[in-house]
Amino acid sequence: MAVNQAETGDGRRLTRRGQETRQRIVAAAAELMFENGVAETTLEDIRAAAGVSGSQVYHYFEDKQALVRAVIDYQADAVLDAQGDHLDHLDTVPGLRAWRDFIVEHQRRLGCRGGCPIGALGAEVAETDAAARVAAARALRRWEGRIRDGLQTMHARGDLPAGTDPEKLALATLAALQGGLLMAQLERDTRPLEAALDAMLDRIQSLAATATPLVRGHPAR
Amino acid sequence: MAVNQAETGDGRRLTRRGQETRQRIVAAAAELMFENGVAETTLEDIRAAAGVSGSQVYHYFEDKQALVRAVIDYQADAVLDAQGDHLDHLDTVPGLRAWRDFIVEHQRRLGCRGGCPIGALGAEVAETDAAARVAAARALRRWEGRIRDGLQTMHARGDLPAGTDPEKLALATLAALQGGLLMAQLERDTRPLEAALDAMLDRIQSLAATATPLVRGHPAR
DNA sequence: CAAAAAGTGGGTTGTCCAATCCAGTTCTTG
DNA sequence: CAAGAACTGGATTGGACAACCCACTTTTTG
Repeated sequence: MAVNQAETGDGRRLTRRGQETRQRIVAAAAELMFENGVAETTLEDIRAAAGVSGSQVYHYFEDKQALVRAVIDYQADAVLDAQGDHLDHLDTVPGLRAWRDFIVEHQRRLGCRGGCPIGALGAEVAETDAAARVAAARALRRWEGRIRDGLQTMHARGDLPAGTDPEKLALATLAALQGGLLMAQLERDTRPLEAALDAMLDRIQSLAATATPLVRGHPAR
Repeated sequence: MAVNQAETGDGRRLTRRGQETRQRIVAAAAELMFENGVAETTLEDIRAAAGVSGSQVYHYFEDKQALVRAVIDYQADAVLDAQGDHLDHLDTVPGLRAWRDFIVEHQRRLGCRGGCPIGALGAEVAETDAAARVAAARALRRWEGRIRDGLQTMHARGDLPAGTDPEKLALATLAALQGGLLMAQLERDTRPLEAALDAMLDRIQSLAATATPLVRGHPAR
């Protein structure tokens, strides 16, 4: 509740217009920081891109760090949104493969630039701004939660062996994705991303092949 | 050859003393940039940490970007060095597990701070400095090459099924490692790193279990 | 509908830091 | 061992940018 109650940081409530302006600033900052990194993005760039002027940025944000934190929260929503329905269908191997294809295709369209909006941003500020690091970690946990939901459904359904730990597998899958995105960004090539996701999905598929079905057939006991 | 022929960038050769000074600057820069990131590390910090003064940094490096590139090359060597013998024994499952344990333990000792010296640095400058991005990509390829050597040995020995692609598997393993390191850095917890590496090694181990041995027994044909 | 709060636009300031300069010292080699 | 190149130390400069201020306008609310 009140998660998206837009405020200026000191708890003041904003009018509708103010919320829109604030949102425009965050969106502009998110895009610029994604393209050029935090350090290379000046508040003046953001001000111009958002179409607001002068002290506006400081009206809504304590300082640049506060804006960075807002951008991380914004990207957390944006990244999950962008994956749309795919995240609701990670409970079958074909669903997982479709998700993989979507991500790879998305990176290809971007020319492998920017990496992960959350991971890359988080890494840049991790050792400088503890609050931003925590915000990025929280964003990744939300993402991981969606993957975990799918794998846990498979597990509960008996599509994964009883001994498997869906939570650990979800964590590994997101890590593979993050590493694949990072390497794709550095090499400007989707191959590392494809290799990483394929290896994880092959692993999941081979686990699924050895599972004793619970739904049809008799439960393993 | 002449890979480590230390120069000041414009091709001038350095005396022994000059090489040492240059090396001290790079090492100091590497440490500071690992701890605080490139943007937060000033040339003055580096100068002081290296125990040299004034124009010294500019004597050896064209500008800050050139120093960053030298740091990436330095870290490429340092990271491979730090893994020592482990990289020579990635051709058996126990060897891979020992490597995994070493990396996890190393991160634990660091309190999960800093992430990967190559990956984190590369990500920070990827969209700003193409040469640095390429240097980081090259460093990762060297690393990946060492992993690939191990897996190719296993493959040639018949410990991996004929259908497997050791190169792709090596790429996936390094990606999982990179993503694990990134997430460990953000969460200040080795669990994501452990999950990522364990998943990849479990995958390799299960492939090994289904392989038709070539050395003993008759070759698959 | 008036008073107060919220929002706007632009100008200013002070700091930090990359990059340059130069005068002086220490190595190197013919 | 002398001449010149390599190296050192500190001081300076110029630009960029985060952060602040204030006069003015628009929106909200009692």
